[in-house]
Amino acid sequence: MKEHLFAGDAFDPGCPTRLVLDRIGDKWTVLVVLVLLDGRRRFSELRDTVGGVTPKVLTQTLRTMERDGLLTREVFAEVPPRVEYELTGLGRSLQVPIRAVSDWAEQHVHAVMAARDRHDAASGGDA
Amino acid sequence: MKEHLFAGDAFDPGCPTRLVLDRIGDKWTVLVVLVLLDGRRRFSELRDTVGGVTPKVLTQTLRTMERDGLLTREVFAEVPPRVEYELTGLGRSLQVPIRAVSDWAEQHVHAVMAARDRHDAASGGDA
DNA sequence: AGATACCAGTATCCGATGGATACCTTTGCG
DNA sequence: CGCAAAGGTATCCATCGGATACTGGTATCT
Repeated sequence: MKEHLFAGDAFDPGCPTRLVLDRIGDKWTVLVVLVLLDGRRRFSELRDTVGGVTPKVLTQTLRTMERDGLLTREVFAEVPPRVEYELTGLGRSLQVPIRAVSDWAEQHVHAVMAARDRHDAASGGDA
Repeated sequence: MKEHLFAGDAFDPGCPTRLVLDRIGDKWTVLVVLVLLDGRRRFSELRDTVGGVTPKVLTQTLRTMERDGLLTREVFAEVPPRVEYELTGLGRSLQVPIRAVSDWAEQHVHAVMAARDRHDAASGGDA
């Protein structure tokens, strides 16, 4: 009776939960949310804040997030153009899981890196 | 002084937190953890439980997780071969963030799907 | 004896995807 | 005139994920 079993059917591909997991597991999506939690931002601000993202990928990410109802895109008919992105309530609610993940990452980065170094030393260390 | 700012430097590529984020944001990693939280499993059990994973990718995932200290791999020199995987303490600690993410996904799947449908109806609905 | 199955992967091939770079648009300004 | 600004596209390439087939050693089935 799976009292509090989570992700019960997440193992089934095609399960909506899987789709959503894939989305919010996306690297850039997470980072974009982190930026936008601080308030609305324009495209170039996002691009500059999130290190290493290319415009194409950022556009794709933003479009998908908009499609999924995580943020809104507002275009100002000016020159030069201005476009602002802002999280919706749904997008803001991502704060909780993302924060959990970020916290874990920061707390355990050292352990992971240490394990990685140990492994490297044991296998490819002499190459 | 970023009092409680999370992911402060996660925007910097090359930041270890980013590396870890990428890892645990990985679809298969998450699902493998979910299975192994229930106890040690052998390769074929994982492959069968996690829907849609191919052996190659599963192997890659497991190898990386082992390298990162998330699980242990135990080989039994038998015929036919037997290999068992088990989460380490570090791996088990992933339960917390993963659970947060899974919970979000299950709670908001409907909202996301609805937004997606709305979007599809508005743009590609007539194609 | 020979074929077969078992398990945990590899090997190989292919298409999708991510990423780097260059380019486009409009219009105000020097 | 022509360059700069902003928000993307267009193009190309590398990498990766995924599908399928195959391996190896033994024990058992026929």
